[in-house]
Amino acid sequence: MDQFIGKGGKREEIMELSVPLFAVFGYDGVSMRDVAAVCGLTPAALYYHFSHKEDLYLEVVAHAFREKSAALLIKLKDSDSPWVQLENFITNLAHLAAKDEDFLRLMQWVRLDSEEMRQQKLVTHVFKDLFLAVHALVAKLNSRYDPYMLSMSIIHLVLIPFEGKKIRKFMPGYRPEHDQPDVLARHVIDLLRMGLFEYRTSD
Amino acid sequence: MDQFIGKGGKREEIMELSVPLFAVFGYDGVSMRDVAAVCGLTPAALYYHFSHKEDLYLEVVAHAFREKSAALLIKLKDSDSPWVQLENFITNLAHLAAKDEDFLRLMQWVRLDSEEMRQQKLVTHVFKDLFLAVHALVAKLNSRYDPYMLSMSIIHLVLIPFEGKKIRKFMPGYRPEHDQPDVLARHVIDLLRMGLFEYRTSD
DNA sequence: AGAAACTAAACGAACGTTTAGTAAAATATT
DNA sequence: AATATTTTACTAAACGTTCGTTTAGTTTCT
Repeated sequence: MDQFIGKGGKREEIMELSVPLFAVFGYDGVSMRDVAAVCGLTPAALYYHFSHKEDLYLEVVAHAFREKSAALLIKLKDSDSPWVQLENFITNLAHLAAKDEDFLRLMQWVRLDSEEMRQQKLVTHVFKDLFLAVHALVAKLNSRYDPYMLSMSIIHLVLIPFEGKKIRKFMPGYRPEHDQPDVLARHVIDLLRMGLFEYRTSD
Repeated sequence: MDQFIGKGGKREEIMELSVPLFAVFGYDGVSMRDVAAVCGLTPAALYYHFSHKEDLYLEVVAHAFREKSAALLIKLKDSDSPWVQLENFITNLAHLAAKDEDFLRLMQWVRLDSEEMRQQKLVTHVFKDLFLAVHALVAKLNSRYDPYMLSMSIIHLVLIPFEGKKIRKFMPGYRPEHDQPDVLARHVIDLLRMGLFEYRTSD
């Protein structure tokens, strides 16, 4: 009865077990022996399921990203106003970033990938849908800004603080609450709504 | 007459030649044989100047960062108003990021470093001064936001788009002008000043 | 019996690093 | 001023380890 997930099931198991490895140590920092060890297998067994190390890595990253970005996209309902949609998206993204450190670190490794072909493949398959959704959203919100640059700014404002979590701890002025997704989401939303000057739109 | 720079001069030469290597391929992606090759030396010769690979790497990164962040800090004059200072800082930072790709990529590698001791050493020696300067600046500018979070947001808004330059090219809506430092600086300054809504403080 | 999912062992290549030796320059001694 | 000595800045070769990967054989399940 498992004829459809029998082979793929094992592949997925290997992929899920190696996500934390690649997330922490990167492609060059993880050996096939490392992957085999966390899977309870021999290195040679991996070559039954994947043809090369790069094959395994590509599928691991794509798998991790498909999962997460799909979860974000289904929450982008058209029912609310664009501004409420954006607020919700920022909050959701902040919670995802706070919860799933592996996802964030994999993104960083992809951004640093020195093999352009591999990088392009990963990026277009993985980020494009999410970026397009934000792009369409901000285009409805404000016509003064370039929607491309504004989308980038918003995504970065939310994600990067969590990427640099370990680093931020050493910086002067750090307080533990800066790691809470709701606190960061609030900060980003306020900054986007009002900018730096004290005009205050409400309250 | 070269008794003071005789040894250090050669060390610096090696360091400067290996910056592009470590920037592109990272610590694990560069071998001592690679470094030796670009320096026109034998691998063993490197161990005359540096005791370990990690020693070399640490000094390379610290050296590259000291140079760049010092150049940014001396431009932060107290003569102007805080807002003008911030505008200038954003523009300077954007130009630095656009010009020096190695600097940006080294920063990314540091953020991904899995060895906490090494990471902390690099971060505190390198980023702290710059961050402190921005922190003091935004604290004078606006009391509504947490100065720590606001400093982070500003630095990220400027630097990260250039970090992701290769990736952004594959995203829908990209135009070459998005890579121009003045265009990005203008975008960030406007976003910070006015936020998303159409209040317009001045034309 | 036959396909599926492995293991044990080994391949050559590349890795960080060490050892032993050398040519040249600086320093000290006569 | 000429010679001996030390220090500097390396090279050639190799050390043991780890790497990605392969081969040949074995267990497990249908």
